[in-house]
Formats: sequence, structure tokens, C-alpha cells
Amino acid sequence: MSDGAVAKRVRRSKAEQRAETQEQILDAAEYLFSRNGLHGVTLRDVAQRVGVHTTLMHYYFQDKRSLFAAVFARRAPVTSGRRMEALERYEAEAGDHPTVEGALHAFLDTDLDLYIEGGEAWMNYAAFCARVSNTPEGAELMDVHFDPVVLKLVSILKRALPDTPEPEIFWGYHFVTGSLMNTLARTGRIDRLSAGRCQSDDFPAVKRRMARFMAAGFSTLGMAPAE
Amino acid sequence: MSDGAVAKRVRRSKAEQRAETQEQILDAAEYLFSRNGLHGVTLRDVAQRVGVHTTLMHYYFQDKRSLFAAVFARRAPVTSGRRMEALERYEAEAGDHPTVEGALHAFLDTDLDLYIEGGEAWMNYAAFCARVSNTPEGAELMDVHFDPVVLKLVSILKRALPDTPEPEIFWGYHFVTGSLMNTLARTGRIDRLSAGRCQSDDFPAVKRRMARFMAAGFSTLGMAPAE
DNA sequence: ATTATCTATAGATCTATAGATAATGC
DNA sequence: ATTATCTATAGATCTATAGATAATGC
Repeated sequence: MSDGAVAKRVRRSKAEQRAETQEQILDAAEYLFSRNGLHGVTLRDVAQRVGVHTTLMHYYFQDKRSLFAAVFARRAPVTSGRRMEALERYEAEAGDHPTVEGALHAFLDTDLDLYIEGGEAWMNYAAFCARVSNTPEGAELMDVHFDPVVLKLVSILKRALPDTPEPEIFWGYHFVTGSLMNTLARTGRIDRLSAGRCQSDDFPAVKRRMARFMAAGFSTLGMAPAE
Repeated sequence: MSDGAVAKRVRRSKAEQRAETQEQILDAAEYLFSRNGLHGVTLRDVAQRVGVHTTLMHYYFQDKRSLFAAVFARRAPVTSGRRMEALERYEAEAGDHPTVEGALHAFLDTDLDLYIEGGEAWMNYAAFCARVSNTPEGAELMDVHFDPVVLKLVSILKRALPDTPEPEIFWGYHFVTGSLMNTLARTGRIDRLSAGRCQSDDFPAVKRRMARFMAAGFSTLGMAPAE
């Protein structure tokens, strides 16, 4: 049942205690929301996983929706910021000739590295985001936190493909983000389909393939339609 | 509130009435589940949308999970069957030289056409599937209903790419299905990102681009890693 | 004194079942 | 007679708030 981290009550200052408990609540909520969604998790579930009383959820986070938003907001600036820096670094180093593949490496690999290096908590956040992205509740959260970095990517892609009409770039991004979210979700489907030859939590395997795969796709956009 | 179809009680035979009410329940459930997920919908929501009493949900469908599964099962054979036929037809006509793009056209375009031509109900089913695919509850449903047609696609892709190791094909499919599910979900995100230049319910636009985009991606798989 | 945590509880739903009613079926 | 639909209701949760208790802070 309670396979989560049980709080040890080695008490320090109130500020520390406050911060620690909040983090534990966010960790537990992140884990549960990532698997079961906003409506599939009760505040009692979260409290139980932390080992505290349900009402503490309300003490620290006004209500369920706020807790959900707080889970999103905790790590979003980290992933967003890292990708933004990587894109700016790439832009500077590519000068007048950025490539689609270069931009996608900066965007995708930077993000995947974060999950690869960040351990279980970050993997849970990744799955949480994938779920959120698919959800009406989550749509605005995505917009608010990730629009800037996505538009930055798009702006580089436009410069890399000056002859490709703008909507084509957005369609390309639409495909990219779908594949990325499917990766982050780690549903296990590819494992079963491939009889274990691929594993859905093998982010390094995705990282090795994805930017190049998608870059090739972009090169087909804006061509005369075949039909 | 009740923007759904309100049942007109023009009574016919019991068998007809039974079938009609079941369809209405499935339609309402499909609509609501596609937007809010299993846990985000109550049986009362569904009943209200149909205009009947909640207990009728239990009369026709044992419990909530069964209703959810029934929504999936109602249309799955249609999309699966159509794609299977299209793949077999393509296989026959391509003879010894199937192409990745040809197989993907058969797989993707056939599916997208179904939603394009099928009206609102099929669009709801598409969104329902997208949501299900991202969900622990839905994972086995996907496996049960869609494995055969996906494995058929994979088998053609293998013949089209005889020098590409098998796991690469599965990774390619992983990317394809992510993009497809992101399309079916119609979250509206691409609309907002692109300031209206693209629309997430514009399936014809996706159909025009997707098979070719993904086919180009497949051609990069199995190459020596760049790093 | 302040604040982290718990106890008690209100009020609202939600799922599910048993049994009544009102139609259709012969 | 059979069956589609509704009424009544049990039992379980769930969210959220008010107020008590037990720690830390000076």
C-alpha cells in the first residue's frame, strides 16, 4: 500500500519542516497524478502516501486544483529554462546557418537529459506533463509554462527553413511534441508490442534517434502535396 | 448544461428501443470520457446528458468500467478492420517492393479518413482513444484491440526496410503513434501556439503531411549514431 | 506566540442494488 | 409476461472548514 517515502520526523526549524513537508506532498502528488490524473487521485491518497493527515493538503495548498497546478509549476521553470538556454547557446554557435537537427537536438536532448539524470522524481514529472498535455485541465498550464521555449524553437526552425511556410513549421512541431509526450508517458505499450525489444523508459534510446528522425521529417514539409 | 441530444421517446419495438438507448448512452459516455477521462465523469453526468435516470447505466452496462470498455469496444473493430484491409490491399498491390510511405499512407490516411468522414461521433471516439492511450486503465484496451493491425504495419515496414534492425522499426512506430495520438486528442494547443495558423481539428491538414513526414524519419533509423 | 499537524464534522456526491411502475409483446 | 425505466436508499467516499493540540520561536 504505502510504498512511498514515509516521513521521518527529525525536526529542524519550522521553515525547514515546512519546506520539507511541502516537497513530500508535491512528490507524492506528482507520482499519483502522473498515473491517475487529476480526478483519479484523492487528497487522501496523497496524504496517505506522505503519511500525514488529509487536512494538511489544504493547509499547504488551498485545494486540489491548486495542488495540481503547484506540481506542474515546481519543475516547469527548470525544464523550460534549461531548454531556453540550450536553444540560445545553439543559436549563438550556429550563427547564420542553424539547422533543424541542431535546434531539435538542443530542444529534445536537453529535456531528455534532465529526466535521464534527474532520477525517479523527474521521470514522474515527465509522465505528469505527458498526461497534462492531453487534458483540458492541463492545456492552459502547458501554454503558460512552455509557450516561450516552444516559440523560441519555432523561431530557429524558421531560420533553418527560410523557404518553408510558417504553418508547416507548426505542423512539424505538432508531430514532434506528440512523439515526445508519448515518450514521457512511458505507458509500456512499445515494450509489449515489441515483445521487450524496446522499452518505454529507455529515454537514452529515444534521445539517440529522435532529433534526427524529426529533422528528416521537417525536410518534407512545404513540398508540393503528393496527391 | 444539457447541450447533448435529448432523447425523443418515439417508441418502437423493445429491441429497437434497447439498441437506441444503448447507443445514446455510449455516445454520451464517449463524449464525456474523451474530455474528462474515466475518473472525471460520473454515471450521473452520462445519464443527464442522455436524459434518463442514472440507474439505467447499470441496467445496460454493469458498472462504470464496463461502460468505459464498451465505449472503446464499440468502434475499435471498425477502425482496426479498415486499417487492416487497407494494409492488406497495399501489401498485395506493392508486391515485393512495399515502401514505408506507402504502408504509412494505408495505416494513417485510412484512419484519419474515418474521423474526417465520420462526423462528430467519430471525432469524439478519436479523442477518447488518444486519452485512453495515455492512461494505465487504457493500456490493455489498446493492446487488445489494436495490436494486430499495428503488428501488420510493422511487418510491412520490416519488408520495406530489410536492412534496418527490428527495434528501430518499433521506435519509428513509437514516434508515429505519439504524433497520431496528439492529433486525435485535438487539444487546441497548436491553434494557440500558431496564433490560429494551424487548427488541431484540421485532420485533412495532418493527413496531407504525416505519412511523408514519418517516412522520411524512418529512413534515418539504423544509421550509425551521430554522437 | 506562532505555526505545523491532527480531530471532528458538515455537506455533497457517487456507485450500486432492490424493488416499483409503466410501457411493449403475444 | 416481459422488459425498459424510475424511485428509494444504503454505504462509501471526498472536499473542505473550524477548532484543538503539540511542537518550535524568542
